[in-house]
Amino acid sequence: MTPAPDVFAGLQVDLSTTVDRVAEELRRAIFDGELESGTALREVALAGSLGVSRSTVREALALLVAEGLAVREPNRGVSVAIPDAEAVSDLCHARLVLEGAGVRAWAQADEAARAHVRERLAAYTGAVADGAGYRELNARHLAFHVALVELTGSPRLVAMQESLVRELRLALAQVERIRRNAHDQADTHAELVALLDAGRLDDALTFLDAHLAGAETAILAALALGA
Amino acid sequence: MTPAPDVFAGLQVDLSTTVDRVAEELRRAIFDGELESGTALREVALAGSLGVSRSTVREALALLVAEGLAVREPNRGVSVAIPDAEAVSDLCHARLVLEGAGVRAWAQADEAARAHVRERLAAYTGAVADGAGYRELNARHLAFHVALVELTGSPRLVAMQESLVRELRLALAQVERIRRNAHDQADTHAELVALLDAGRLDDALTFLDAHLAGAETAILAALALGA
DNA sequence: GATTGCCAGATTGTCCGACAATCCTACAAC
DNA sequence: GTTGTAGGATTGTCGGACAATCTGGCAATC
Repeated sequence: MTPAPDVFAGLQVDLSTTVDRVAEELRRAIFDGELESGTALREVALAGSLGVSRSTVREALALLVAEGLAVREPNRGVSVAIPDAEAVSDLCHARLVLEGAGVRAWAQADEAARAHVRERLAAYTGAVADGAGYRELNARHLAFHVALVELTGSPRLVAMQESLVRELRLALAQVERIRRNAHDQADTHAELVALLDAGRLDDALTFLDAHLAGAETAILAALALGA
Repeated sequence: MTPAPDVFAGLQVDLSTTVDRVAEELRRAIFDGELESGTALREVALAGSLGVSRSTVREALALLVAEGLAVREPNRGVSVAIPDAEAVSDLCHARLVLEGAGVRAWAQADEAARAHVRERLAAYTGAVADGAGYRELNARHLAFHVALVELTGSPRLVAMQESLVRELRLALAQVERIRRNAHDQADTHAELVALLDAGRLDDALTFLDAHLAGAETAILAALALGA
């Protein structure tokens, strides 16, 4: 065995397959609002547009379906998922469970995880201060909430949260296709972290509960407007 | 539009595709221990054995990978996932979060959900009394724990729990391949439900915590023996 | 008029065959 | 002991093919 030199850290090569890149492009198009929810994703058309084979498109579509970003109706094809009120409500409910677990774990959490939460908060507030676009704000905002779940130290819980956030981004894309409200909630999140730093976990939990409930009603209202 | 007669309730037809059936067969083989963890799932070999095309096998394998039952190494193929100690620990940690949320929701839960928990418990204890095989006991046992998460009323949390349970079944299959310990924990679970019925939620939570911690150490010990 | 039967087009589900790129192993060469 | 090379095995991707199914329209029927 080679005596493992650490000199090669930081080196990496793109191992992504064509299927991955197709799936990533579809995700981007969905999140950017280019693909309205409900749009039928025809295999031959996509294969033609993207310059890849139908088999490749099919595998990519299977990925999206597994992620919940698209739904497959047997013998009828795949279409971009339509986030209804019930789905949004469920998403926020599930988020409260996962993020609540992260908040509860604040004290026992790894110091690196706590630092990461603060970093994500700073990145979010910084983006707000810089007047970033609503897409970047969304990304920073949701990244912060993922960092909360990372406090649990559980890869699987984090993966679940990322899945929830993906679906939420789909819903947000539909909302923002109508009206682009660059919601500035940076102060709210700073307050949450302040509560955590002060060790007031119970207050932080109720605060998070209220925050998510507010987000739910806001999204539902926006969705109702669009429908 | 036809005046929608409800006469056709209870009618259903199998819409499953070949890919679904292949995936289901692979799952069965994994859970039944026929496919040891780490086994390479070669596409051509599977296609030949199952009498289907390689494309179909590839799609089925993609499903298993998405479920976490198998892992894909780029350009190297798919193999049955190997549940290491870290994974088992994480699984139990994540389960505590989800099932804990269910227990916390006991009071506000739908009465049907509470009844379902009791049903699953009865099915489990009944299976124990009938001297059922260890596979059926596992299924009943884990079904009970899924019912706990159903108390939250959140389809997404339930889906996550089912995903965790699938991975756990994989780990259990490896353990039981070595020594078939038909663990009778029916009494423990009955006690948990008794605490819930008595409204002692905090006690139920600590009880669940201890139960899952015990399960974790038991599985880890069995895994260590096998390795 | 509402229902049914039928037909053509579009799309999916599945199969087959092919080929380059990559990986693995072994073995030769330095 | 490292490097180079050759061969076989496997994956990743492609293109074409075909039956089964869905969709919509239109004729036939009661």
